[in-house]
Parts: sequence; structure tokens; C-alpha cells
Amino acid sequence: MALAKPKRADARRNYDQIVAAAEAEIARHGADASLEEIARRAGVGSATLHRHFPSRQALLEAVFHDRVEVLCEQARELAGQADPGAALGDWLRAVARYGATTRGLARSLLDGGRAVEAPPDSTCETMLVDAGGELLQRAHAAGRVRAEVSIVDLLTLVNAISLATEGSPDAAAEATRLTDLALEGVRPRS
Amino acid sequence: MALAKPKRADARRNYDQIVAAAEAEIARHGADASLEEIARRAGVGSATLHRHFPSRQALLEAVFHDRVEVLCEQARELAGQADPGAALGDWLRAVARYGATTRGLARSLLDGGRAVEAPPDSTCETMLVDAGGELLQRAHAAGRVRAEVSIVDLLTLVNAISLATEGSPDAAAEATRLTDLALEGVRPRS
DNA sequence: ACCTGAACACCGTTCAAGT
DNA sequence: ACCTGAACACCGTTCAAGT
Repeated sequence: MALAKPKRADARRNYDQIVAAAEAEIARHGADASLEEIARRAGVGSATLHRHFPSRQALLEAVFHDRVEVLCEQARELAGQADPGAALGDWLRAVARYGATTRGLARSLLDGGRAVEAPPDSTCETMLVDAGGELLQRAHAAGRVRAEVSIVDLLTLVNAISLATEGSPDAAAEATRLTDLALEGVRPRS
Repeated sequence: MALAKPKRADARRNYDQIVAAAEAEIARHGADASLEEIARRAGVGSATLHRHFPSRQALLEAVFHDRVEVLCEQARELAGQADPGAALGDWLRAVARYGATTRGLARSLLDGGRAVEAPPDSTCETMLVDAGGELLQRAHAAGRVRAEVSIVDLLTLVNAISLATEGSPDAAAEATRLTDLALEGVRPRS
């Protein structure tokens, strides 16, 4: 499902240019990138940016929508796998890696999950909850995950790890390692 | 060890008032609280704040130093406990709770740990690594924690959880629960 | 309908001038 | 030695005026 976009040709073009500029700026400066600078690079007045995206979070959602879609696609593929425990683990590690190497994404997901008035059907967080929920359900059914563990728990954990490791050199490896640690626990394997 | 403080009476008074004002403002608005507003509430010119604390991180360190000291004290007490695995777990849960309920602390610890030129002997992060390292060493010796798990891993995990849950209602309970989950792993107990 | 430029109330940082 | 107030270059948000 694509995000609703404006109809008029110039408005549509502005929308796309804002998202492209935002993507570049956020990659450079993280989730706190200057909206002013984004508008400038998009060749657009700052008021135009604000009408298209009434909040910073709305802009972040638009920027990361496609990447999140990719992760959801991966989840659907993994759902067909023989080992549901491994499938869930593989996916969560992929989410962690993605979040650790895509500046601003983890922050956006964590804040978005707590946002009060986020349109629930279009938030990236909801997409991940739905896609990952499927994997967790299978893992639950196979007895590989404790019943009281929810998909929100797992995504919170993984996004927290991404946020903590984001920006460090070797962020992907670090995030993967810590995700493994959290999934396995700290005790020696029986 | 107390932080080095200025000598002249008025400078000393300003220092204390800035830290007090910062504590209040950070509790209200998190780690991003306005330095300008802090100086205003401290009854001090903004330039004075900048000389005492050349970076935001330096101010955060000063604000949280005493609270971190309390956590380190707890670690030293727990080190005398019979069960080293439980002692480590108890302490990490305490750190998570503290971070989740003290706005700005988790952020400060994570950023401070990555800071390039933080004076290594006075950073809050180093204090926690030292105090917690003692507990981890005992847990290692008792065979309760896998050898490849480091205290930095554990603190990163716990601080990440604090940062993710900070500001949510029931932050303390949520942080405790997720910390338990990360320490135990997601699989059903044997 | 949609955009622009300007206005507003804020930032953090720095520096000359004061005591 | 330490402080202050002002200056500088920036923010995000809003609104009247344009096409």
C-alpha cells in the first residue's frame, strides 16, 4: 500500500523532492536533521514542507516507508521456512542491522510506536508489528518462544539496540551481536 | 571522588545553581532541554553556563554524577551477596529502572560511552563499567554468564532498554520486564 | 489549490566590555 | 578571575500575499 500523495503535478513533484532531500539529510545528520535545510535542498519554501508533512514524524515515516516495506517482505518470505524459531531470529537480526545502519530509522520507529495520534494504518511500526507478528505466532506454535513474549516486546528490544549502536563503526555487527545476546540470554547454553 | 569545582565563591555558587536548574529542566524536557532556559533559571548569563560546561554532555555528567554514584554503591553492596548471578541481575534491573525513570540519564550514558574526548576517569559510564564489572566477574567465576559477554554489552543493552521505555507510563516496570527478557532469552525455560 | 517570502519567537556559541 | 549583555548565525512554525 502506497502512502496517499498529492494530486497536482507541481505538488506531487515537490513532495517527491522533499522526501529525496530528507533521505539524504537524515542519512547525514540523523533523525534531528534540519527541516529548514531539507526544504532548501528540495528547492522549496519551508512552509511547503510543513503542509506536506505537518510533523517531523510524518516526514520520517514517508522517508522510511519503502525500507520498512522491504523488511515486511522479508518476513513474509521467512514465514514459509521450516524452522519458525530460526525464521524469527533471522528476521529480528535483519531488523536490527537495518536500524543500526539507517540513521534515524530506529528513533522513528520507537517514537512512532509511542505517538498518540499516528494514523495507525500507515505507521511503519504497525507494518512491522503485523509482519513480525506472523513470524512470532509460528514460533509460539512451535514452542520456541515463551508465551508471554509479544512482538512489541521484541521490536522494542531490537529497535533499542539499533538506536544504541547506530553511528558506531561496525554498527551492523554490533547490533547483530547484541540481538543474539538478548534472544539467547546471558547464561551459558545448557 | 567529587568532580573538580571552581574555587571562587561566586563561581562556585553559579556552578551549583546551574546544576540545580539543569536537573529541574532535564527532568521536565529530557536530555535536549534548552541550555538558554537553564541559564535563565539559574539566574546566570548563557556564556557563564558555557564556560562551566563546555558541552551539553559535560553538564549532563555533572547532573547525573550523584545518581550514578548511588548505583555504584549498590553494586558494591551486591558484590557481597551469596548468589553472583542473582546479584548481577538485580543490579542490572536497578540500572534499567533508574535509567527509565530519570529523563536524560540513559541518553547521557550511551552518548558518553561513545564520546571521543570524555575525560575517562570522571565519566559516569566508566564508573558503571567499573562497579558492574566487579559483579560480572563474580558471575563469570560462578559459571552463571557466558564468557563472551562483557559488562559493556550488558550496560549497552540495559541503557538501550531504558532509552526506549523512558517517558512511557509505567516506564520502570516496562524496563524491568524487558531487561529480564534480555537476560533470560526468549526461549521457554528448559 | 498550492506556493512563496517574510515575520515571529526561539536556539547555541562567541566575544568585547565590565567588575 | 569571573561575569554580563549583545551579536551572530541559525532553528521551527505560521500567515499574508501571490499565481
